[in-house]
Amino acid sequence: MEFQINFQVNQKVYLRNPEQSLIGKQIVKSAIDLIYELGFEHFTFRKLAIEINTTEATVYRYFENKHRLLLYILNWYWSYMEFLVIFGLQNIPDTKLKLETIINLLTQELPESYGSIDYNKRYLNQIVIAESSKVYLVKEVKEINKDEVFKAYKDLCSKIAAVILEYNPAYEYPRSMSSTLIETAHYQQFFSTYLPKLTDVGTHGPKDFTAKYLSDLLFRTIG
Amino acid sequence: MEFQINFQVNQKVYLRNPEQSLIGKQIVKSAIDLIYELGFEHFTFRKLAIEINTTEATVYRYFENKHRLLLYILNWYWSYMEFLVIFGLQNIPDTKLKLETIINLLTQELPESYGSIDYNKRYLNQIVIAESSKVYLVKEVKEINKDEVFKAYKDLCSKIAAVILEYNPAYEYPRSMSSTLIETAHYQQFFSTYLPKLTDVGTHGPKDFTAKYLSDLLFRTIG
DNA sequence: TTAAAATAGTAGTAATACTATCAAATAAAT
DNA sequence: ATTTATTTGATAGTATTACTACTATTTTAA
Repeated sequence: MEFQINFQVNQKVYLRNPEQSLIGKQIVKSAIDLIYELGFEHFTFRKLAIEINTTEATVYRYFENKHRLLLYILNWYWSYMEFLVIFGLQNIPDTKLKLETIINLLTQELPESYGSIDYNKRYLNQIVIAESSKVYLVKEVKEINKDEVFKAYKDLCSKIAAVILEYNPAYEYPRSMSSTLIETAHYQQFFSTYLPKLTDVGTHGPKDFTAKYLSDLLFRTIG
Repeated sequence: MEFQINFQVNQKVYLRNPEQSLIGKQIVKSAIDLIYELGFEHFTFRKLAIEINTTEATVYRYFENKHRLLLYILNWYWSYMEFLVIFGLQNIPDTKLKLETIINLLTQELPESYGSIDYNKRYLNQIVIAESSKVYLVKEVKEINKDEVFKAYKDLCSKIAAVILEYNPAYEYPRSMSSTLIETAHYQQFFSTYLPKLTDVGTHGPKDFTAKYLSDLLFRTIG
């Protein structure tokens, strides 16, 4: 059985649904390649348009600006991650094993196994690590949050929080712990690569460092 | 006794030391006001120049670009925070109390008490929360790290890690825990204000929420 | 089959992120 | 006190970015 996964991204994120045309799909796919390659600050709609042999105006018809395009990519990722979590926890009876599975999903590269995906998974992963906080760390956060563009992130956070509560119903900070796991997964991976002195990767070695650290942190905290 | 605190910021961060002239001091002071007001993305050297009645060229003589100026502000903050930590732990014999003091310093607004400071502390605090990750989450991180511009952050991290080890010499992730405390202090404060569903501020109330969460997290983890 | 709509391409504008030049003001050195 | 060096100010200019307006073409729907 072969299948393609698609996620419904909140309509407010885009002007025109990129899933519904070839050029729309090319925009998202090439945006992931270019943001990875250049970094979000140096990424522009002009460079993207040149890359896919179209014009800036066409890109602007799909996304209001590059911030919304990044938001689209991350919405897609958050939805995909929630799917991977739900899928990955199927038939796991042990709650501890569930949480370990979640940590692995958050810290490892996106798996090949479930459903074919058009985007470069390694690049998408690096974008999530290095660029995701830029979608909410903006002056306009209050305004754009009204469009519910962070719902996918909140849903993922809730899903993980529910498993934490399942493991320890008395734990008082399941949501904060959940967002901490997600965010810490990102920057401990980033730090261990680029600013290793901010981590203990030196004494533990790079192999699954972030997963080990988070696992230790989580289970010591929730018991 | 009145005293002014000044920190030696790494020379590579600036082209001309802003501490050594009136206009340099105005640049940094007004930059803090403007970055707070506009957000880093909308902050420009032109707007800053207009604000302090000078020209763009003059600002560029002090800082290569706005990223370096933000780096300068954060270097100053990291040094100040390390000073506050060292100062604040003076004569505290109990290691647990030391760590609680550190968490309070990381999560509360900068205190008025020690030394007069020319910068708006509330603004500086908000900049640290919302903008600090933008100095390292850039494509050029490897290059700029060679200039040791993150040394102040690493020093602060080491200092806190040392106290963690003092509390529990067997704990295996003191540096990662230290950077997690610093970073989590930022975005749990940010989330609890703008995206509260990613936290448990709803059930615990806003009063010292982040400090309580971090304290619980830290002491459950390190014992 | 004709009108409406969606799509693509061309060409602009205003702002940003700088750089270069040169004169005036200020400070430092002799 | 006078020369010299440094800093600042004023002006202008360039390349790029972020975005808009307009026109032409294709597709869809009445």
